[in-house]
Amino acid sequence: MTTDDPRVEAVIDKVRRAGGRVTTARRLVVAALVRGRAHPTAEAVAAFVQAEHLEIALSTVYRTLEALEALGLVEHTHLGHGSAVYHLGEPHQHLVCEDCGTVIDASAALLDDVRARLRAQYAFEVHVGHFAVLGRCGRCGVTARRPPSMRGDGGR
Amino acid sequence: MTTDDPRVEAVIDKVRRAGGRVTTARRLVVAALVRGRAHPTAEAVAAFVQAEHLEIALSTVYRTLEALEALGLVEHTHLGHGSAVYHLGEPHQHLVCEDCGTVIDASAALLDDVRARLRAQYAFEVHVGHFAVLGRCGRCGVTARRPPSMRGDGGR
DNA sequence: TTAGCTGCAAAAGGTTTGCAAATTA
DNA sequence: TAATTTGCAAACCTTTTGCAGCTAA
Repeated sequence: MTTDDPRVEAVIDKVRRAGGRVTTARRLVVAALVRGRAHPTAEAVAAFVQAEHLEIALSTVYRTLEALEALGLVEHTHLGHGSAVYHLGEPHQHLVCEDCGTVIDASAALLDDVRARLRAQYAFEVHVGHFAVLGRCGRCGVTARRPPSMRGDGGR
Repeated sequence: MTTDDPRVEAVIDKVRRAGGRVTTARRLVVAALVRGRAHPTAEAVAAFVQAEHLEIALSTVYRTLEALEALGLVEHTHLGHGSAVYHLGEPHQHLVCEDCGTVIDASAALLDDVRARLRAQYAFEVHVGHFAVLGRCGRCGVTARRPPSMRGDGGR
């Protein structure tokens, strides 16, 4: 069984070459990352996978993502609270709007300045991409913020 | 009841002025943040609090931290996987070593360059401090890394 | 044939919530 | 007195794990 997707097969080939077994579940997990929606959680990957094979378990998805990550083919990122999200390929920087949840993909080069400073000052090597940069996007920035209060619903 | 700690009382005064009630639990939570160890998790705050008053519940600690955060007196940060950590006062940037877990506190100014670029390019306003910068500290950097493999324990 | 994968179910954190009783202002 | 806060226990959500059966190589 193969998919007709060369991007999927390219990743699968690396799995095979690393001594991993090629299974339907693994091909579908990769397909979810290649063709599914951007920034999927494990749950979202499972939904994609299960659309084709309902019997594939969420735990298999987690284990497959973990295996792909160990090979350096996949990275996971935390976009704030809630589930981690997974993506293939080059590390890059995620910008997340805390108001509307929009995710912007920015280049890893964005942090070159910070990276150089941390290396010089603390001998610290930044691992780009494993953390998101949170903030407020342009669209939400125009909206006024309610001042905090301790009454009622706790100010939220 | 007061503590003898003016830093605690300063925070507590703000709670009172915001219309919040001042309780023993709240004072102890603030004291944990002022006098306890750096980067405490909710669990660690509870341990500090319960050293004085064993009956104070973990859920009260969470709710107090949430209330303090709503007032802008406390921030929480994710240093990677696992529990969030809490701190009083000025937002700053945390650097976390993924190998040994060491946390370095860096100035928020570290990100000024990134901040300016994101504002110009995406109209994105960075919320400093809510995310950690992960990487590898100088001490761990000298250690060699094992190459990934898909065999056995998954290369970890 | 035999590691390596998988499905299922249960466990394991970390955090939140419902509710009645206690407490603050 | 009235509204907020608290303790307790249970619920929740995401991720991990144990294990027996299945399967790719």
